[in-house]
Amino acid sequence: MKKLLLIDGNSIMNRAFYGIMSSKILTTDDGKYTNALYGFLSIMFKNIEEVNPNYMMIAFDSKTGSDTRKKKYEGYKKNRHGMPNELAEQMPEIKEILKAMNIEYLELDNYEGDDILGSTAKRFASNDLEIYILSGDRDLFQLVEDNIYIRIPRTKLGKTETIVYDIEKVKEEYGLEPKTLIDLKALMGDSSDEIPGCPGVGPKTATELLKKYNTLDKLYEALEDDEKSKEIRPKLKEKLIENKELVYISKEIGTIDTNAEIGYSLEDVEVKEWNNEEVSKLFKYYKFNRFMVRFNLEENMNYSNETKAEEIEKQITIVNKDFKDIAIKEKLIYYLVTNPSDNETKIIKKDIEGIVIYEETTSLNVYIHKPSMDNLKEIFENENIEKIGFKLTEDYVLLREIGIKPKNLKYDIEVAVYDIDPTNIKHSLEEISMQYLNLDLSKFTSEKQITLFEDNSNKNEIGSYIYAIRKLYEYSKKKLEKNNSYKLFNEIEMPLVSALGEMQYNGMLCNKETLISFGNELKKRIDIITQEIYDMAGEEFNINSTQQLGMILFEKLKLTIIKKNKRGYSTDVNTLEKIEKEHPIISKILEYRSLTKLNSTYVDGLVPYINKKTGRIHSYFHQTITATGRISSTEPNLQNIPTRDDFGKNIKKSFKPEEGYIYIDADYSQIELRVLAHIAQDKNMIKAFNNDEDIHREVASKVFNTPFNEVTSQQRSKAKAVNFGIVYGITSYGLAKQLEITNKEANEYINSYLEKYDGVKRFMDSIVNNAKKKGYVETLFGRRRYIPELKSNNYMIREFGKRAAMNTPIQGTAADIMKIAMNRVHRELEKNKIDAKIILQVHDELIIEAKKEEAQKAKQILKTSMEETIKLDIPLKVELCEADDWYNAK
DNA sequence: CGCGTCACG
DNA sequence: ACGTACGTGACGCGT
Repeated sequence: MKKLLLIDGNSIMNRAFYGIMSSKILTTDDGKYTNALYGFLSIMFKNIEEVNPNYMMIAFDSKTGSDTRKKKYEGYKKNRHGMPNELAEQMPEIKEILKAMNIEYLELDNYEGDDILGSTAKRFASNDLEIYILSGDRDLFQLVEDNIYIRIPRTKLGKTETIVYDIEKVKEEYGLEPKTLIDLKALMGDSSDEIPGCPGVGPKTATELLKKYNTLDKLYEALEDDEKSKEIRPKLKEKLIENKELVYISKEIGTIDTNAEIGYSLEDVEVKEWNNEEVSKLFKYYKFNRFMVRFNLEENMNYSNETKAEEIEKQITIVNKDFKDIAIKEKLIYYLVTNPSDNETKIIKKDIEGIVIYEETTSLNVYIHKPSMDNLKEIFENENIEKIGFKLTEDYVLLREIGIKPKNLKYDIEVAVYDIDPTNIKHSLEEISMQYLNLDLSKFTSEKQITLFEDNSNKNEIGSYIYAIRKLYEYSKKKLEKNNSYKLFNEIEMPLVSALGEMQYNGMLCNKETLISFGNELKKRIDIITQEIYDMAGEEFNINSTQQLGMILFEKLKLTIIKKNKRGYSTDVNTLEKIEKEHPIISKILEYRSLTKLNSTYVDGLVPYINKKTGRIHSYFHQTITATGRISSTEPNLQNIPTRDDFGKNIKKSFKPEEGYIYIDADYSQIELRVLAHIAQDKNMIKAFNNDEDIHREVASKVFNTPFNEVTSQQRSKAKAVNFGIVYGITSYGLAKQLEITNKEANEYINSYLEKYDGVKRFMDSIVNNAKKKGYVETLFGRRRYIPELKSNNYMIREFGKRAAMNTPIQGTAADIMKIAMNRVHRELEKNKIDAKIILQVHDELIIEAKKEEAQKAKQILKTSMEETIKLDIPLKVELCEADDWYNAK
């Protein structure tokens, strides 16, 4: 059951103001009162905790709130003096705090807070929503019905507790139905609001009368009939009749208006994330330290770096001890001190100088140590010690290179911070410390290389880094838990750290001679073709310069200008292909482009990366770069080696396994569409995959209303483009461009698709709406991506946000699945002691290098690990291929 | 260092 | 009226 928590802002502020006033005066440094703010927040937090609402809204009285009622009865709240200044000045401030917390509040001209609460409650009341109204005002009891509750805070012995009123509780206390309380008040009046009621009638009499006659109307009806009203004392009867008008006016002004136009939907008041930075700023200013602690906001505190420097320096004790004297029990919070290595055969060109260890004691004891191999090996290979640090993949490779195989890499802060926000472009410890701890590490850093502990000159530098790691560990862990992302981090991401480290350490064997001889062939052909182009152009120019090329093609040769860009004429493949028939130079240029691309990126680009010692290419595999959860590869990028182009594919011939070994290439078939079918719960798509049908043909058959067996290859390839488009967050423009058809035609395809696959349509609509509400989307495994673009004022940016919202759960879930599979393959190969290792991942493809004799076992592990990663509503299918080189692995 | 181009999924 | 397909990385040019 969803829950809506409504708060009577003025009432709670009042209560907080007077409640805390007596005990303690709270002020800011510049003398502002904060007691009502503090009290309001205390009460609110307590109620949020107890109710755990999905939606929240705070109502405030407007300045003109009582005007409507004053018009009806001029005595209404006549003598009520406005709130004291000390309280009044806190009103705008509470609103500012609510804004920072992204909690909606509302003030409506000519309405009091009660009316907003009543109108909201009645408007959203349903069997699917429990509504809780928090107020100190018992007048609100008239709103109680099934699923509408009033929560009244009460201070008892310094502790606030909350009394919840439902229908039964109201009856128990008043002996009347909630609705009848309006009539009760009409009769007895209300001195605090100066509602007159009937003179001479108090609570007791009024209750008696209503118990007997049920409603005001029936009471007055009875008064006209002597028989029916014979039990009413004559004097009372007289007063009631005499004051009938006053009683009815009282009823009118005592009735909460439940028909105010509130102008927002339930979705608008969904509980959102706080803007922690803003909230921290405000809490710090108001000195709400208890809240800072309670919500772990210390890290966002904006106190000066100097304070931190002092704090850190005070805490650091540098202790030079041997490893054997350091008590490392379950946790190793550490960082490796490195300096650039001059050994160019190293996979990562850094040497370990020492290790800094944080020890949990009363002070910050930092142990700096130039360790021996034995020391490091003992600790890092100990399964029982959890390793906690920053950029552990790099540490893994560095240690692996000196003969240590790290175990139990438990917590990598870089990965944690990525899982909190994968679009965060800050990656260094310095940047992250600045962002999350407001700690400027550069203040501690000296220019010189770190020389360990001989003279303690790097004490503060070393101390500040490990301090930052310790603090970020704490902060990020809490944040992950709060986001429900800790499981993803702990069970998918952290095991992957060693798997990726191992991949980099293993590398891919690459035959330099094969590559260079292919390069020589390329260079020859490039020379020839360059000359041909010069001849046709009638002059020599830099073909690589799009500007010079543009001049030649469009000014000298006067070819048709198809497209322009910021810097002049567009000369990309699509554009050139359109004018290919106008001049023979075009096809030569296209050929030149593809040859030079191969040569510069894939021959000259790769050769320097072949390690002199291992003969392998040890790319980095980054776990913290992409917005969707995929991994990326650099130095060099092995994830974009040519495969589509028949000639370009030859590059892959240089990648061959070691003698006696073989490549096994495993490829997920249609993983993104399968993921889409599952998360969109689209019946037609699920059926197609369960029947193991050719999905593009299947879609073609539906989109073009053609029997499955009669689908033409053109229809199939169009459908394939539609499928791609759907995954990307389709637009008619994009599809039209891809297929070179009109926008209108593209639109027809799309509409036809979405009609047939209505589950997909529903998914796309709801994912965008959800993203707008929550500010983020999630994968099946809880990987979160914030999409602030959805709030942009710029149409283009907003539209991009929508497409990202549609694409990310699909691409991201597929990425998660692959990560789980990799962990499993890594684990199973090791567990079964199979001589095979993962050497490459290309998003939906995994390549292992296996001993020939063990290839069958390895194959089986690959297949089952990948296919049984997770049980979806459709099967995951993996295609396997064995080959002697990468070229043939398909 | 931004841009255009092109390689991959 | 707007002007886009999603996610990456490397190279070369030219400011």
